[in-house]
Amino acid sequence: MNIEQPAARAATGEDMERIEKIAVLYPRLMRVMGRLRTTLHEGMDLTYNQFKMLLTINDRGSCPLTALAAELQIAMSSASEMVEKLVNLGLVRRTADAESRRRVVIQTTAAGEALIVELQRGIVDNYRILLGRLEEADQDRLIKALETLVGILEKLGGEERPEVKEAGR
Amino acid sequence: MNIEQPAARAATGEDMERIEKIAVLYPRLMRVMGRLRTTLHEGMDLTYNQFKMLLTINDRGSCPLTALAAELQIAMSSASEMVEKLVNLGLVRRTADAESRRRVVIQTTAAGEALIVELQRGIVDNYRILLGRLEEADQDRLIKALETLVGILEKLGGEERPEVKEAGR
DNA sequence: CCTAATAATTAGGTATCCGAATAATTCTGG
DNA sequence: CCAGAATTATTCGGATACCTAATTATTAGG
Repeated sequence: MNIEQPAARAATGEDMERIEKIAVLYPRLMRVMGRLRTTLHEGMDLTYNQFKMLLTINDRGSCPLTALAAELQIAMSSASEMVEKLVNLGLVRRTADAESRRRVVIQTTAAGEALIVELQRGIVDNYRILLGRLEEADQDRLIKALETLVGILEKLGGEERPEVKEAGR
Repeated sequence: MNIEQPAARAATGEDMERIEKIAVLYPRLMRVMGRLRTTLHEGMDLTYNQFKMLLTINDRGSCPLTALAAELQIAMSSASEMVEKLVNLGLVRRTADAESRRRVVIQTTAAGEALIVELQRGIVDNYRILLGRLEEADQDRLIKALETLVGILEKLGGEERPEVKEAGR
């Protein structure tokens, strides 16, 4: 969990404010993660966002549009358009909600589910290839670092942000 | 309105294979980082991508379009369009290269540099606010994890990928 | 020179996104 | 009960950010 840091040479390191370190590291992480993402999803027929939407619909089982928009943090109109696309691709089905006719129920079709399975397999394969380029020790350090980071960042940027309203900016 | 959790994203226990753990953690990290990004850059006049482009130009000092496109890993045409926008905003200058007239030299204007300074300050302030929400111990763990992760991932996704050939998508 | 290759731009297209306007439906307070 | 408010979804116009292909300059190589 810890990176060896001899107290002696820590001068620059320790002196640097936390905030500075983060300001340097965060963009670098964003950058490299973005690149890895394209690697991971390469060869996919769906765009990354379409895949995300499809996955979300599948996870929910069945849901109204509102839920999707909230979950993905996009405008209803955007969600509607994306669903429309997935419907045209035959991956998703829209039906009227029995409870309330102004709501639609959105769910994956069999084809959609099959595609998810297939794409997931491809993604996992890509993860495996990438991971395989690392030594075992690095693999473990990577996982630990990921766990730590996700744990801490999710406290900050949480699953769903509550009312950010007018944060005074 | 029951959201049935299929236990998919449940645990990252000891028994899980590395690959599985990563397959779960990576998307979660992508997700939360995306959200934090919008928080960090909120209130900015430039879009995130415009800012990235401006920063890149500034870092380079002065460079041809080709270099920008390569650095940002986008098509020349996209780079050209974005530069055009920044020029219109008065943040960037395009001049003919003395060496070769088919090349253009791109550099930030004084206004561009001033804006960078201003925006950077805002971003750092936002980092500070976010970081302030964490306990000291978590702040340190966060930094260590970031350092580890960046170190390892940059081995994988490298600063600049050589010849990916089949990258476009 | 005339053709290759290089550098940049323009044109046409797609995918996301947004906010505002619209439409349909349900809820609610008299 | 019913008019207006609220909810849910869609459509529309507009912007950004990409891409590929075509076009325009310019330079380099035979």
